[in-house]
Amino acid sequence: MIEEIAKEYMSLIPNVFENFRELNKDSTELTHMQNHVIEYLYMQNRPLKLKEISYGLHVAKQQLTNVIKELEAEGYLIKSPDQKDKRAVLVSLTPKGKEIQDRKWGKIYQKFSENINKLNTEEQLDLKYALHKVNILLNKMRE
Amino acid sequence: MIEEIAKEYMSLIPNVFENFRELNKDSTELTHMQNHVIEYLYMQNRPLKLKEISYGLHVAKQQLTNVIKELEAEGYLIKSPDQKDKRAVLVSLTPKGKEIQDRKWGKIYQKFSENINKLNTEEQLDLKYALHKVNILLNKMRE
DNA sequence: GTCATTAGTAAATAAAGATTTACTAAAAAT
DNA sequence: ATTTTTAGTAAATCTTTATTTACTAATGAC
Repeated sequence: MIEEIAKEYMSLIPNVFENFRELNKDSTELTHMQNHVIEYLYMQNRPLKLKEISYGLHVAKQQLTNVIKELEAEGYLIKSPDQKDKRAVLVSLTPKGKEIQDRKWGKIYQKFSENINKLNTEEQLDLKYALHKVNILLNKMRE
Repeated sequence: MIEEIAKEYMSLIPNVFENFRELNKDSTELTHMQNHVIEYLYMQNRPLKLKEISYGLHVAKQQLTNVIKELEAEGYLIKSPDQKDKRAVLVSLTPKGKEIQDRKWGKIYQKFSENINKLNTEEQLDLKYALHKVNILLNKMRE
């Protein structure tokens, strides 16, 4: 049983992944690493310490110092001191930083919405409930 | 209606994505680009022309020449002439190349299987059918 | 058959990413 | 109170990735 579920989950991955590769295709204004940082901040949706980014992205903190300095200089994010830990710095996206991600996710949204017309109404309804169920259960699994 | 489905789909992405980031965490033997190439060949599961990889990965073909030469030299893939187009070269994974991916996907599988115990039997069944449905419908949408 | 296009290669250069070592200052442990 | 850890910064170095230009040989269009 578990084996079957795991297999279904794994077939899901390439599908989602394909969409994601498109996402960063033509971002000329930022480097990959800058993109990753912004993406991560966007997904986590809260101010992060440099260390948390380092951990989440599997990138050395020394590397981030510069990346983040650049991003700050160009107005994509701001740093503010952490009140709880005076060694730490909290990084969060500015509207400009958020907007870049909004645009990218907008593209996924748009592409998806176009393709959904290949399904008939009944299938669309099925998809909606199936996706909803999957989301709920996957989130429960992560807790 | 379409809006609701798209939103559900988009909440799915970060979840799947998180797993994927782990995937390439500690691959010290290969560079990122080498990893991407092998990953792509593995997912497509057929011999690919250099140009197809270039297109699929959004990477200039000039870059791939070297990356692929390296990978070939180290035994991860082989090149063979395309019979239909004598300019082209078909690239495919060797067992050594496949194995590297098998190992990585094995980790996802394992991690997923562990977490699935957080769901009770009924939820597991629900997840199985929901995932199955989602896969079928998303594939239909891609056609 | 000629000419433009396409697949791949090659080499040089520039830019970005990764690693190492070392430092400061706050926090946590003893 | 002293020592050890931890968060972040800094600079040097090395590796990888990206870009530009140019070339060969097969293909496709005319």
